Amino acid sequence: MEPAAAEELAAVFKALADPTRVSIVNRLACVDECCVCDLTAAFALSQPTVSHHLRILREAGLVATERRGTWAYYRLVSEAIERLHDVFGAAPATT
Amino acid sequence: MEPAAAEELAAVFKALADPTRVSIVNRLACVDECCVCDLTAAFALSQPTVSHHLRILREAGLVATERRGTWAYYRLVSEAIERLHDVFGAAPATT
DNA sequence: ATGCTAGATTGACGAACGTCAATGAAGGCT
DNA sequence: AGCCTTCATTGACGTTCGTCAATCTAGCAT
Repeated sequence: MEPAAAEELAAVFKALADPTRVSIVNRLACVDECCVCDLTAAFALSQPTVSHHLRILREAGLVATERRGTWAYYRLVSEAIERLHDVFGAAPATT
Repeated sequence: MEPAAAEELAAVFKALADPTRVSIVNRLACVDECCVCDLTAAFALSQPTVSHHLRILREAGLVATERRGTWAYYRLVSEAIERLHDVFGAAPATT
């Protein structure tokens, strides 16, 4: 496995290495889309903290955002999830 | 998703949130088993650092160790890998 | 017993992380 | 214009992380 591939994978796992972010991803897998205020209400965390977690998930490519009026809607990037599914299911990478 | 489940998952991802540990896991997926000295030689890191990473993977349940004489052999815990495979492939957990 | 090799552990250091209070930016309402 | 709501950003804090040098433990060989 090439070092660059290991770093990319580790970056994605780092984005998932927090209970709040795991919960956000799981919630988005259920509701398909939701805005920041819903998450702020659900997690007993300050709004900046939730925004911070969403930024990390977004920069890892796990989540995408779209502004509609005042609200920002977040949604899972299913390709990224499928890629992770493959990582743990396919034959080990030999490069 | 229950908070405890999110924390357990996050703990596993945290164990994978480092390029060296991703490479170790990938290598173990290829060679099925190897000792610490092989990894120390392969990663240009000090032996204590490699030992530290292996401890983290072991405590996360991703890796198992077995001493045979002087050597300690590490191997993947395939059940843990399969569990991760399911996480990204199954329907979203609603509990 | 002595020495050597393979690993684990400890202690220390700088860097990165999670959190919040405060502030900023932008859209919708009256 | 003025205000309110939603979200992002900044700055600061304590904590955790990755790394190494130094040390310790344990098995093997002579």
